[in-house]
Amino acid sequence: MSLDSTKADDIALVIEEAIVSGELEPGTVLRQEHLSEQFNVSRTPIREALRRLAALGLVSFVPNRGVRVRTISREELHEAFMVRAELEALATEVAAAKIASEDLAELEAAERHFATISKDLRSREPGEARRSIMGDWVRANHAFHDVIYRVADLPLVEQLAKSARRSFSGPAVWAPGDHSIDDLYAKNAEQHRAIRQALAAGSAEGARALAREHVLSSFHMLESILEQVGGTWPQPKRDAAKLRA
Amino acid sequence: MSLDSTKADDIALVIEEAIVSGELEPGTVLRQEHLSEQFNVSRTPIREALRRLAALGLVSFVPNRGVRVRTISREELHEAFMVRAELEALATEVAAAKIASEDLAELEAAERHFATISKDLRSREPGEARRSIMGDWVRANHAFHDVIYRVADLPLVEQLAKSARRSFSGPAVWAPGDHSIDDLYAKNAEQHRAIRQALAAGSAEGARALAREHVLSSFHMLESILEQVGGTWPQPKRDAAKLRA
DNA sequence: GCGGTATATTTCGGATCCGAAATCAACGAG
DNA sequence: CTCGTTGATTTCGGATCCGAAATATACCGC
Repeated sequence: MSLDSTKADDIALVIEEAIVSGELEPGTVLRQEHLSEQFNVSRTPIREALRRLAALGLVSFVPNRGVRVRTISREELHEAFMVRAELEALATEVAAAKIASEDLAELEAAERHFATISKDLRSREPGEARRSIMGDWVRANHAFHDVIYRVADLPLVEQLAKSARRSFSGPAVWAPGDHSIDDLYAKNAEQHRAIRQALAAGSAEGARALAREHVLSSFHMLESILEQVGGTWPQPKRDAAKLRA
Repeated sequence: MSLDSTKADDIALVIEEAIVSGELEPGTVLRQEHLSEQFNVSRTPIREALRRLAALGLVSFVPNRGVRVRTISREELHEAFMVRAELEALATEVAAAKIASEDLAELEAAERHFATISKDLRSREPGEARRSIMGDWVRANHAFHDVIYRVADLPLVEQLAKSARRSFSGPAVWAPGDHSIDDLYAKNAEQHRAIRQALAAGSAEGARALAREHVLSSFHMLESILEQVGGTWPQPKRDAAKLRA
């Protein structure tokens, strides 16, 4: 496909994107032959791509049976957020010592953009009207944090943290059925502001603590949403029988 | 090989072990055909194993050129230890709330075992006499921490932390040429004791802070060793030319 | 009808084969 | 002598093929 990359890599990225975007629901069985004709390649690069995804933990691999998109339990989700909280705290602490005025400007822009979308979001009625911009909201959120990662310049931390934030299927679940969590959207935006100001003040310890709390509060926000919707989340394991446990 | 596992998985584990043990030095080029005749299989499972290792970050993959055992820079090593420090701190904090008396007993046994080996180590002259028990020392150290992981019961944290501690080639580099870091061995053992006591006291915050400092001080210990030996560590990239940068 | 066995079908893991990219070697022009 | 070009060799990525494992279906005795 593109210059210098194998089909296996390209395909792995496409499938990965499909998984994290929620297009492929957790529990879905991935058949090698189906994928091979879908991408117009043989099964060889498909298998290599699936190996990669398995190593990344995005799919579970059962010898001689097949692969399934990983379902995530409440405990695993919690753990992923705890890990992200620690890593984000570390990155933010390190960023505090390195951040330049241009970075702060960029961070503020990202913060404003996120605040705007959050406001827009709260002004809409729950349902499809919200769901349609949920993707933008998630992206704007990530954009803010990505500035910090770039400044911190810790590739491993960034990689692991992003992997942790991929562990649940993004935008699909962030849109609840009523207004009950509107204030949490607002809170999120406020936290971004606080983090930026701590960075601007050069307070490494303060920025660190704020970043940690921010991620953990995001988890509680997500948790309350999922409790409401009620089990969008252990996922009934459709056709789990086909791949007997 | 063993019941229910593919050759690709088995081979990946063998190669992984060879890498983390230092048997395969960083920079080594891995040829598919060579490995295939070494394991008496075709290149297909070899490639899948290499994909897995690439996803885990143990080897670097360059399309159409080959794979090399990952060399790790000083910055990357530092980052790996920072990540481990955060994750270990988290696991230890969580463990503080869950730990039972049996666990404390086991932890104390692991601590004593480690202290014994450390003492033995310090009583020996640098060189082969030390190098021969360095593996035991590393294993005893890991054993102590593994008790904490088990108690914390955070599989993802455990997996990531262990992956981070694999990022440099274990026992091979921990043995310096003189007595200059003997006190650091002792310090390490003391820190284990402090962590255990904090856990026994039920102090989550204290245990957390101690665990973090412990890992970071291990890094400084390693750093001083490597500075001495002088460049055991960026690894001259032997036959780097063959795989031109 | 019901449970268990035998057979067919699906799907996977691994081996072999082939074209393409990259490296290496010989060569020749400046 | 150096540098770029061209052809041979190595090594890789991907396609195809085959045997084995697992699942689904058909059959048969009870």
